[in-house]
Amino acid sequence: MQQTQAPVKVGLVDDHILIRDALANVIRSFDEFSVSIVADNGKEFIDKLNTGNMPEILILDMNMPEMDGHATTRWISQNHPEIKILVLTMYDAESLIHMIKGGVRGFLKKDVPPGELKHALQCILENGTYCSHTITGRLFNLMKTQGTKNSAWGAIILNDNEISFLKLVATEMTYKEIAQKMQISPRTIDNYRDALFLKLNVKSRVGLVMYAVKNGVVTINY
Amino acid sequence: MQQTQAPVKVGLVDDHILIRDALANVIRSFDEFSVSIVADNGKEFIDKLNTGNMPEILILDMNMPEMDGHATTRWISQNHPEIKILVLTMYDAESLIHMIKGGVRGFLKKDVPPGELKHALQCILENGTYCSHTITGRLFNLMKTQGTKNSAWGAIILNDNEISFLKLVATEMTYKEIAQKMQISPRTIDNYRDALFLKLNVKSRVGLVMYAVKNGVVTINY
DNA sequence: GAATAATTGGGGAAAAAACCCTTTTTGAAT
DNA sequence: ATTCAAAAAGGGTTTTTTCCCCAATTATTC
Repeated sequence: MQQTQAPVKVGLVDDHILIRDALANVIRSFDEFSVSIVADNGKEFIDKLNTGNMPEILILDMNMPEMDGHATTRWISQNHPEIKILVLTMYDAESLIHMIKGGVRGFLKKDVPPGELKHALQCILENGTYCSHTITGRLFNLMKTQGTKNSAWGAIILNDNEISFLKLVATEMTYKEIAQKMQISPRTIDNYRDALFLKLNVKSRVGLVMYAVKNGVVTINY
Repeated sequence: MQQTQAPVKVGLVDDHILIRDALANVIRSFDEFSVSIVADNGKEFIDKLNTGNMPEILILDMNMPEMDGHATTRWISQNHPEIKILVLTMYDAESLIHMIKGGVRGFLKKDVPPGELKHALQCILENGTYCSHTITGRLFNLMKTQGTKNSAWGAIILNDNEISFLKLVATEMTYKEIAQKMQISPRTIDNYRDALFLKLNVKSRVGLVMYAVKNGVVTINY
């Protein structure tokens, strides 16, 4: 059975020109897929979005300036939940679960070979999800090791307060100053911190900082 | 005057297949340059190196597994100092000076457009060095702001003690535990810390951790 | 509406981190 | 050998962090 339908439109959002163009070229070389939008960041993507170029699959970089991957994911799952999001990521850490909850359908490592890229796109179309072997492995490992520790099935889910707190933890502010900035009592900060110590299995502020860095809660601007 | 000589051989060391192939294709499109070696990491590069494919310019990624950019730089400037090293980097931070001291001739950001890549290669050949405008700016800024504060002309140079201390600072060990591990008195740890506070212009342990992360003193394993 | 759970806040204490200033040790230079 | 400077180590203090246990205030559920 030959593929005679119109190609599936794919969107690309990544601020690295080189990676983006390389991906675009690879995708354009597949008969079944075409590239309908290319953007530097989430904001630009949303601006360019219209009924003509609405992609069925969106390949999205997570760490971008302007409007980052998480914000973009949130916007898309609210406004266009039919778009299937495939995340371009170097992180195969716990934040995966956050992303899945946020509507992400799959993960690609940036050094994906063309063959697997095609496979990923097809999986997303057919099954609705895609996961590379390496990342599938991590996910299983996560479910296994985290076990029944917190929340539903052990995944580490941070709420908005904890995330904005974590961002501030990775600065030189004292907890008192963080409390002022967050407009809450220093005691509540204590509670946030202690809850995170438990959740993230760390014992000190440095542990929180390293978690935040490793999981992209704070972005490192080189 | 036409360019009729043999093309200048360029080596490529980067563990991201996509970026590496994209760069290779771009370089191959330039008449004056050819790609003579492509490798995943420093070790592979050294293994592949022979008199036939000896590159004049090496484009090198700094953060790789196996043998990373710094180790590779060191090996090259000892064994083949004639090879001009162009670093592919996202860091435009102070660690630049370390790299320059290590023999690096220039810096490229990963999202370099093809035109500038060509320009960079030509600059390296003609002047021996290359620096993108953005990074040149950072360097000037660095020299200006750091002024006459430390060392020769203000560059932040960390000695071995400070580097191994910084690595431990980014763990959940207390200073007392760090002192034990480093086999020195806790007071000396105080001295190290206070010296780094001054040098790096930070006020707390979190500041040290963030510096270590941003400058690759500690490596984040995703 | 009452019971229950989660979030927010408080007092106080022990440990760690940060900041003083001073002394000893070490290493390099003349 | 002596001098000089840097590195290492100490004593003591203040601030911050961490860790208790407990009370008030919201949400949630029955």
